[in-house]
Amino acid sequence: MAKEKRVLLKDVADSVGVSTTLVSIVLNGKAKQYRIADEMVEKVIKAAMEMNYSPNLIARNLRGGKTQLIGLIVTDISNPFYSAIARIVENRANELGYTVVFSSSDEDLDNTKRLIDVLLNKGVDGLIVVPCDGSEDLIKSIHENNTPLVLIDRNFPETDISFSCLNNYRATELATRHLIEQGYENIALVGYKTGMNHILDRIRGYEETMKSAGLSKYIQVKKVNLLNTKVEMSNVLDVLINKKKVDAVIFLTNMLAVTGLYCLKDMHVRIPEDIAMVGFNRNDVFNLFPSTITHIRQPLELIATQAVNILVDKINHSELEIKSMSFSEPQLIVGASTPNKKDI
Amino acid sequence: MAKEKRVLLKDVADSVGVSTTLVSIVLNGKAKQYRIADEMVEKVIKAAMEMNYSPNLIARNLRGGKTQLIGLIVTDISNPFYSAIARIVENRANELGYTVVFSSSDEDLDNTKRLIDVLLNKGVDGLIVVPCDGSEDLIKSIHENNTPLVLIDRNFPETDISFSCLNNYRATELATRHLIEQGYENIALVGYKTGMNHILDRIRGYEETMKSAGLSKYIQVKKVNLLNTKVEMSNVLDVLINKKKVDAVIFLTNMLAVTGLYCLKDMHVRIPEDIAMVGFNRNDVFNLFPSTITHIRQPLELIATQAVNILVDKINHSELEIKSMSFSEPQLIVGASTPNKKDI
DNA sequence: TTTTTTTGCTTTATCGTTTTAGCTAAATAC
DNA sequence: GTATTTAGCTAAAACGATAAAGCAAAAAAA
Repeated sequence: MAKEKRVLLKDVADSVGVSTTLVSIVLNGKAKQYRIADEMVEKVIKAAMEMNYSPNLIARNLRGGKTQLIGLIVTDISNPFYSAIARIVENRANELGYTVVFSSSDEDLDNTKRLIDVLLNKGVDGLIVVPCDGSEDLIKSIHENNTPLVLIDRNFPETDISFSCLNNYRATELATRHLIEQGYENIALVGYKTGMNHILDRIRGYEETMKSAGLSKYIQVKKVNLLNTKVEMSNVLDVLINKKKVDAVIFLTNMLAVTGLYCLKDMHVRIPEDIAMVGFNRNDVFNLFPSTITHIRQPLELIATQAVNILVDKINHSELEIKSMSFSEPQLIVGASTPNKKDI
Repeated sequence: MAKEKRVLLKDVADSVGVSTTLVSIVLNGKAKQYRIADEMVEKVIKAAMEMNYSPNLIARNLRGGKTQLIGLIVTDISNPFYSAIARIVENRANELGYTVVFSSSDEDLDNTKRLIDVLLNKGVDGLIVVPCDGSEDLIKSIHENNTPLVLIDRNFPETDISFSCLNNYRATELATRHLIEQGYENIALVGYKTGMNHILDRIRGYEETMKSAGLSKYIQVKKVNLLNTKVEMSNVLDVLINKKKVDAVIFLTNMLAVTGLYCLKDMHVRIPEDIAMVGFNRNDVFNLFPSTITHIRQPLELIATQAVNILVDKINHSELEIKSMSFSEPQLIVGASTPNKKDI
């Protein structure tokens, strides 16, 4: 099977009997600007269509310096949260004529550095990055190098790097307020150890809402380790439930909520009879569990679409150094895990 | 912050005071072949390192070289099964010096066609594809065009296109035999409508195992539609349980199993008291449900790694037209959803 | 000493586009 | 009737690398 030769600009040009330049001009819609005769434009377009010509992007990109490639660095593409984002990024990018290259950093700084290097080397036109703990300087240096860059899910508020993420403060504010309104008071929070802003904001949202409701004395923020999550979670929950006698728990991520559910099940703690809970992000688990789980929903569609929009805008106007900030509003999905306390 | 200009071959050449050709030769490890002096080789390499040179892949590719880019087309990257595969593909590809570009076909032929076109246009060195229903001719034409290509998860047995997938026949054979050994007889199967080989093989595995156990009369294959799954699933399960009085159900995909669980929960059908079930692939849900679910585990790591290995081999030896077939063996994970029938 | 071979490098062409500058013939102005 | 403008197109350069062919100087052979 011989490799079918691709139809080149030259082939179209030869078939019409004109120069490649003319064909290029016509197909790029610059006929008017170069005052090409109307009949000629028609002839060329017809020939190109008939021969099924499509430009070699590599050649085009070599000339123009653009690849129409977007690099997406998440912490782990196999994490459903990030694969959902990836899908939306892909869709929006395709709409805008881009293709997505992805990589997983595993929350590791060195990996992130290496991956960014590789992607820039491949000539991506811009990057969408979920930055990991400690990557602020690295990300800043990339940004200062004028590489179009947008952070997603997490951000560095002290820098002028554009981002698209959840209004994290509002998320836990919503969750905490809901619990308080349902009559809970001894409400604890389970997060994980990190200096990243998205988690800190969520913690602030909880703390400040508790304070302003006069529940300061109940504020309890527990942080589990991301590695040994299951064991640590068991210990934390044991303390919260058996020693601190908490009413309700808010889990700061989907993974923490799911792990929490596993542990509670093992501990034979019933939801909501023994404890109320609020999770983060949707998960099949939340609906299958004996009682559906109240949770914070992130508008992924909006977050991811905005990230691409901002990035492509940056790519097309690299001369402007604008910081775009997109905070998407969270939604509280009320399930059976947070009934009014007097109904239990 | 001015954009740092990329270091070009010419820059390195100028700094050493030689031609670009020489630098290219040296950096491509062809110094011996072109009998370049050893000291010169050293000087050039040192300069390239110091200047942090890395070749422009677009230019290299245009010249006929390679992009070190692999295209991955799955049906939906946000499907956890495929995002898990994507992650492993990414890891293995990175190990071999490749970067992955991904796209989702949504099980649609036209999308697949378009995506393949786009990816080839971007100059990917090869493709890993989850083919959709009806894509055989398209895929064959790509293959015959000498584009390195490997199918994953599904395959076309009648063609000489390489693939890496599960031994699907064995999967349902395992599941069916397990149920029979546990004392079940009236065992039904729920799949979905498709002409794709992986599902047909799974159906065959079930049917033939039932036959050889003398249970032909119980063979029941139900097919739900992929679009209106939930409603159809409810109807199908209603018929199977209330009319056909089945003992056990095997669900042919993860999605079907999860949907099945939702429906059974809504119908207040208990597992395993009212019906036994076997699912496909791991899912958080399987462990959180009141009783853990027996399921077929696919060795994703192996399947995905093999796909990359085969592809890269093809890329490096495009002159050889070898059909590589990798069937990975399924594993049966026994949970509480299939107890011995006399123990219920 | 002269010719041949080998060494070590460079020049030039090429990949398929886009862009810049330029060229010819017709139309208009003077 | 000559000069200038305009319309309609083309030739050539460029993007950054690689591959083929070529060429001078040094070394070896005659």
